[in-house]
Amino acid sequence: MPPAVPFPNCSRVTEPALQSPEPPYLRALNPPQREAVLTTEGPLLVLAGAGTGKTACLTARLAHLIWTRKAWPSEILAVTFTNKAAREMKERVARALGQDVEGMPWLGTFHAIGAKMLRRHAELVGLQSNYTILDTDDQLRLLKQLIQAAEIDEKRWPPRLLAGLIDRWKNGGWMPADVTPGESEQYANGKGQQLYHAYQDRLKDLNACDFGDLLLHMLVILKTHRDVLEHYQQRFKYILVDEYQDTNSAQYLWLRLLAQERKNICVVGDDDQSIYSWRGAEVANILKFEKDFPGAKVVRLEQNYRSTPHILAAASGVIAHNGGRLGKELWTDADEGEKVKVIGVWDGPEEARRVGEEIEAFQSKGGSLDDVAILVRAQFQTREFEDRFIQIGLPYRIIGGFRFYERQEIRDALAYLRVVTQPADDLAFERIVNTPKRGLGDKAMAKLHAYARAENIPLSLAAKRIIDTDELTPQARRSLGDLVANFARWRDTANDLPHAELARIVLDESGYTAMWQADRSAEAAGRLENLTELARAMEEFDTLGSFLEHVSLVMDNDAGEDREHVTIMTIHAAKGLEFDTIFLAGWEEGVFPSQRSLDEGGNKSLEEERRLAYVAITRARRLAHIVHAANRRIYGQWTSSIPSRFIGELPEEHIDSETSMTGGESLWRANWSEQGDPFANVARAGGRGPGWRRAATSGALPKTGKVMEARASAVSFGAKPRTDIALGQRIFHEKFGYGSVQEIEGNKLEIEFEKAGRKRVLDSFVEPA
DNA sequence: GGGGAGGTTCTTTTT
DNA sequence: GAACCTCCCC
Repeated sequence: MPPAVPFPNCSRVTEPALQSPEPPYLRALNPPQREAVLTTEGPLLVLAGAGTGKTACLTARLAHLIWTRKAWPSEILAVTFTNKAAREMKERVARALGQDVEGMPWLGTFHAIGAKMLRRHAELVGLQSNYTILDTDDQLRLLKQLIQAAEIDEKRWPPRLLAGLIDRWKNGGWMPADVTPGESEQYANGKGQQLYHAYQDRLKDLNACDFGDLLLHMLVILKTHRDVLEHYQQRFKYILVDEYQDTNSAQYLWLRLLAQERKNICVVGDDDQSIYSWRGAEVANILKFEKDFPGAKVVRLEQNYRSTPHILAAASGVIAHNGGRLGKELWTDADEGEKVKVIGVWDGPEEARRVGEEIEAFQSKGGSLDDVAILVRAQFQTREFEDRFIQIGLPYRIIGGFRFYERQEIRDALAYLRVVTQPADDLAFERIVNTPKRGLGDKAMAKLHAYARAENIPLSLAAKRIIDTDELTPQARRSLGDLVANFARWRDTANDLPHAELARIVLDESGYTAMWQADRSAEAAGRLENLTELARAMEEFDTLGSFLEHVSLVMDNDAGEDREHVTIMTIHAAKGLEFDTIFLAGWEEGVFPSQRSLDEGGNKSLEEERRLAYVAITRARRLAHIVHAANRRIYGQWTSSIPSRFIGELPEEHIDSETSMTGGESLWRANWSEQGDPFANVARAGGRGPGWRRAATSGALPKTGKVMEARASAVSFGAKPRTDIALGQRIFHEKFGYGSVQEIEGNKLEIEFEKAGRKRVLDSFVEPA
């Protein structure tokens, strides 16, 4: 019988302390978990290994704070890494307390919380509280414009690069003025800082923020406005941070400011599961927590409730190769179970075939497909499985790819609504001005832009004025006039109509729906469905503004649970999840660990890849399979590869190896040993950079182990350097005619053509003359 | 202003 | 290999 509800906004408040010495949320906890819950005062670091009941513990802690009346729900700041985690936590706290937790306004992601705070203080950074949150797409288009305006060659200096840098700077908590010359140098010979500055100015004009700004603006406000800082310091009696190893510097600075006063900050995380450094996460944050918050207590959760001993031992064996860990020793009292299966196959298609067979066998023994997941390092690996599973009719679902709000039709629809609510939103206006086609192409837009710039007004206002001039061609003028009139009408009705209704009207009258109805491509029907779904989703929100924020910040495409299916996803996406049976595919050097990661980040990246391996293995409850293929087609080229070094790091006594190659393992091994110097071809094969040589010379590649004798080998026989082409040779190219080879770089040739001049071409396009 | 042909580039991804 | 982008031609 649950005790009386202690929820503060409930009228029948009883004295919880007298009720029961053992509230229900504590009952299922082990001693360290209990300690993590009961240590409410002062800084606390909870090191929670994979599968150690972290969420249960966090939930109990929240429940405890509320139950014992140490804080009202509105006085707790609880930050999670994803919206999904936030949602889950809300539900679980509600369940623990037996009541809805509407009263937890400050439970959410950093970004959602930042956005909420910023709405209140927007004017302090020159924004209005109804600012727009830009997605990556808008952001790139904006940067592109600025790059063009600065007359920078966008081929040499792609907008993506600048976006990445700005993102990094924002993650680090840097305003434009804080960008060091060295950093600024990273883009267009030192123009990085200047462009960052221009970008921020432009955002202000547009009354817009990118994701990074949600954190950065609030950080600036907290730093420069004592009263605001003190307000929040007072308000948040307790601070709770999940996945602390994934926080970036800006978030860290935030927390430090907010926790300064009361110091009741509890962070939970696992340094071994830090896999997001590429997007600004600083493992250092968790490693130095005890220094940052003197007197911090550390609690380790090490009892694993998820996996078998073999699986745990395999994962521990791999992660033990990393240095600088805080150190945890996971243990379990579960039954031994089966060893981890390491399976070698000939190539990618066979990998998919083999995994398919294993899954069918599992299914015929009564297993449910919902309990099976295939985890891959990179998205491209999912294709092979998709092809195969379609062929054999095995239900599957691929997680990842586009989220709902990233789809073209959703962005278009939202752009219409944005222009209705925010006429100054130039990015949205540009997006839809000629979608559907209205005969307003580059020429008309160039004139409109020029006009807007000259008058220093937003595009939609410029449009309204320019149609009274004779700047545009009559056709463009009429077309733009219609659009302007439409928007005026929609704005008029906006306040009188439910916004879902408004959305339907706008999409209809603009011709947008008709555009997809006329489209006979395969996706068109799905897009129309998505639009309907969008309007339906809007009905749940009070204001259009709150809906727009929801969409850009929170919404994900959890297409409702359908029938049983196998899940295919990246390891990153699998973090925090668990499955009875998992298949870890593509454990080959170059794929996993990813070649690019090694080339760019050296040993630091290798360790992150290893943490990824650790995360991958620990997703399994009962059965883990690790698969590696000897050959794989990468970027359309057949590439042969050796098993991942991580396979060599698995403790022998916890794995079963087998290879399905004809002639067995020995033949396979012999096959690769014959290659002689395995790196002889590597440099010329293209795409195999310094990482390979580093790996070979540093001895980082595995030398021992059953299948390890294969030795390093990365012969790319699809693009093997052509033996029939040499420097200085005369060749023929279909399009450019005759020429002579000046340089050979992998499969690219630099050729001095007799008629066409000097050009770089792919060797597959030329033949000896 | 739109369609077609070449050339280029391929991680991880939440907010 | 394939998606994406740009450029060029109609």
